[in-house]
Amino acid sequence: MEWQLTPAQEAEVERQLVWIRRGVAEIVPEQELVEKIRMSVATGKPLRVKLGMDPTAADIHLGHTVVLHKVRQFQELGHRAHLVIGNFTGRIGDPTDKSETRKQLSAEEVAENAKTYVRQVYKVLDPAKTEIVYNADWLAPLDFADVIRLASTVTVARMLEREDFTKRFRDNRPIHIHEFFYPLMQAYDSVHLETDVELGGTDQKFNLLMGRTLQREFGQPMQIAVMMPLLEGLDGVHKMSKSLGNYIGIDEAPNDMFGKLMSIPDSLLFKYYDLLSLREAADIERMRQAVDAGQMNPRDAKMELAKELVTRFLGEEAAVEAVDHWHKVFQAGALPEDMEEVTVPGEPIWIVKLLTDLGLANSNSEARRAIAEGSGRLNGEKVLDVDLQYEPHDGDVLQRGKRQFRRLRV
RNA sequence: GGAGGGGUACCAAAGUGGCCAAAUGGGGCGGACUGUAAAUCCGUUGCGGAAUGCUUCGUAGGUUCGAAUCCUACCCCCUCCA
Repeated sequence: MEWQLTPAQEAEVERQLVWIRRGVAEIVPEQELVEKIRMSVATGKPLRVKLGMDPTAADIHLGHTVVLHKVRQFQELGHRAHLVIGNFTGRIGDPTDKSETRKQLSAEEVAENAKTYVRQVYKVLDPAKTEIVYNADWLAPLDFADVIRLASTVTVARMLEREDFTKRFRDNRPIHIHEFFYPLMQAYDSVHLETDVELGGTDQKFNLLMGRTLQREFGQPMQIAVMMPLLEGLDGVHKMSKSLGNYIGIDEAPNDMFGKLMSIPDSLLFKYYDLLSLREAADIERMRQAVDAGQMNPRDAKMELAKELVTRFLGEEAAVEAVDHWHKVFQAGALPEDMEEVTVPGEPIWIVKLLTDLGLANSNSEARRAIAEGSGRLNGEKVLDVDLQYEPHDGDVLQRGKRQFRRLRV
């Protein structure tokens, strides 16, 4: 279908495309997106944009925000966003990128996680422009005949095209039937919401395309898949995820967020900039060149980024303090000012047990080892005596390694 | 339903009667060097106030002075056949 647009409308289409394309990894199929935008501009009808999130983990991290920011941009362009909370799908567990079956969550866990999600999502999305929906509302009422109908639209061979299924099948690892339903359910979300554009990470490609298949099956126009690159976590290798423990949560304490950002590998620095920073693209490019040319210490570029993100998520004041804290503690080697405080009895206690009790070690054996390795410190002094009986004084600082501190209160 | 292969620590993978709390690699933790980066090197990686102690090699029993290793039953995974 061709739309005759005025020059002003053509310009608007172009403006939107520039925004939408920024930072994306892939748009499938790109030409259809252009047509949809043209249609939207011509008719004044906003596109229906969908992002699904499974409340499998309770906290949103920077990895999630990449795609959330893209949703935000669509909102800013006047389109309509549906945030689908997968309170039904979450109970199945998306097998994407998992080497094995994911455990199924209870309804209570999912509900609890969803609540936290919504609150955190609003740090990125505009609450006024966000429509939050729960997929159990339409998935739960489906009866077995409906489910069979969904299942009959896809062949096993097609399902096995998905990379993780292929891999598991090849490696003789189990694939459960219910896992096949995950893509179908996600696709059905799009049918139900009559989605025009679905967002997701590149790892979601199969699921996003399944939405197209199913929409066609239901006689609807097919959605466009807009995929964002995956953000690697602190280890610099694996995608940021809670289960891998390499994530930066947007709800974290300012010092932690700042510190974690400072510790990302240099190789990731500009990817983080590209996907998370709101700076002008040209600005980032200039910095990249300065670092490459050796005119700028990567550390300083990293600090700029850390400052920007802490400011965005936790406020300017928090950011200023975090910078200050970082300088003192890590550059000057001082003790942090506000560390976790714990109240302990004033009687002598075995140092190993104290370390364990305060959560600085997982077991007495581990605490004992830590001390033997010379990573235990009391008020900055190395403690090497494993049998030390120590009488706590108010204000003493117990430390394990470079980063874990506890201030003792008697 | 039939035949065969397999289940070892966070992961991968050795070990097939004592020398095994279990090689090796990865990961984690800690240390050195730095910029809380990378690379590299070193230590450590079940519990235990530590003992010739306790628990751990899918689960439960059994044989044995002694079992991850042998036997029995069960559970689970995979392959081929139906």
